[in-house]
Amino acid sequence: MRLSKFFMPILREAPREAEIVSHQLMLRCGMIRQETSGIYSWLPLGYRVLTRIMDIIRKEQARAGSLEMLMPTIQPAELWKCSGRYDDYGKEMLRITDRRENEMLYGPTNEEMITDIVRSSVQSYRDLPLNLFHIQWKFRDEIRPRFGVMRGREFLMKDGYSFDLTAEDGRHAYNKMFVAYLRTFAAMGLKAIPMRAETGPIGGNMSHEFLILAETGESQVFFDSAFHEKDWSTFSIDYDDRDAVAKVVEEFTSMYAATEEMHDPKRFATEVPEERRVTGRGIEVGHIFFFGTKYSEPMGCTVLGPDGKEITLQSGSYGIGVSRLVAAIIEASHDDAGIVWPQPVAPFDLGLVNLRQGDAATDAASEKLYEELVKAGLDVLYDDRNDRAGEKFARMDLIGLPWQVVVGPRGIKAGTVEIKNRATGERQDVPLERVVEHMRDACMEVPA
RNA sequence: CGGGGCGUAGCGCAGCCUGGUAGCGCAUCUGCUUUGGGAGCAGAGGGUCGCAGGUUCGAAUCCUGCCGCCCCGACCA
Repeated sequence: MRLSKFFMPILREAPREAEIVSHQLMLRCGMIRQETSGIYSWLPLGYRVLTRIMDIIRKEQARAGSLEMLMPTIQPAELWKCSGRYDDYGKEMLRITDRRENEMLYGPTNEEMITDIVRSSVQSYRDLPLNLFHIQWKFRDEIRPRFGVMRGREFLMKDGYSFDLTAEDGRHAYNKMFVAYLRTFAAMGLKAIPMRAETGPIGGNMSHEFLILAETGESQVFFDSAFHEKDWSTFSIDYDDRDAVAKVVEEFTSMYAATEEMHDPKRFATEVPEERRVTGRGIEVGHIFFFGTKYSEPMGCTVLGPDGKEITLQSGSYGIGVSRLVAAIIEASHDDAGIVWPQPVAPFDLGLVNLRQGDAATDAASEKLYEELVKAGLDVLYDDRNDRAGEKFARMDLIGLPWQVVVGPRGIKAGTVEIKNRATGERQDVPLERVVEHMRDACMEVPA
């Protein structure tokens, strides 16, 4: 993508309403634009990040055996009256009436709808287990939206639902998602620590939240520093191997980790040696529940078993805050100059900077490199604007692409370009003819 | 919903107290000079001063009502 043809309205100063750094940076980079309190438009740069996060989620969900589908944003109130949550949800639920005076709502989540779909389409034990997910916009009319997309009213969420015959099968489905979440967040370059959680209005008795650490996190967290030493980016898993999956869950839940609501200071003190006790703040980016028959029971979601008897299905639900993740990642990864994207979620793999647009030598070298880098399969943002060097550097640093390939008159004379690593600040002169190879190696996807 | 703050050009702000039809920086456009970390000079465009009433010869400024946004608290992915 040529910057001259891209839409990325950069602001030198952050609008006053932005309080936390992720919100400020997202506005300054032209990633989002607020439409009204808690509701945002996603401009091209921001939407690219959203898309990359979705891609990573999709990949790992597929691997764990979950099937993607899409349910609507608008739901009939009828379904929610069935489960009893129409009243429970209160004012958080945005209620709408259509022209025929039918009561509708903008979905805050989809347990009722998915249960309705499964109960009417699945009749036999032979069709189970079943795990379905979708990525869809949700709406919760928060009392006080804040911090940009971190806590918006409209938000993009991946929500998945499992249906099994027995509690034991359900437990396995839960465990699979637990592991899938570890792998998903790791694939984004994040360490999301699983913490035992309260079940909230969704109910049930088995639940974990996944939190990434950041100073601006909304919840206070207490955990064993042993989590820091764990390497969870590379382990492989056979999702059909129940014991292996359960073992990973066991491994990651045996260490102490709790949010404020679930924190037990006595246990913390007895189970964790003092030097390993960490207190910090975290942002919740995922939440999984196993709730058994909470919805299938009242909604009559049953199948016939091999013996001809009715079985009420065991369910769980699994959420990831997709739009929130964009902000959470920035909170966890930025410096004074701007965002520092982890490679897997970066809106582009690299920025190609022509320091002297209009100069025959740098123009020719830049154009050629751009063509070759794109041909090599890299996602390139090519700064072909006629701005000054300083402005170009500042802008690249601000939007935080992992690599900057700088083509300047000085280097071109020597037949080199400068490659800068955004995260470390390290610069290296690389001969022109080696740039493509160099960048391909640098950006190559880490095999999961 | 309780407490606080703010609404003036795309962004950041001044002007309001003490009424006289709007200004600064950045951004944008034109020209020239510049060109490896947010350039210089010269010129230009852009504002229903959140909305509606009222007071007044005259309102961004004073009065009343409404709307919106932000921050703190209870609630949450």
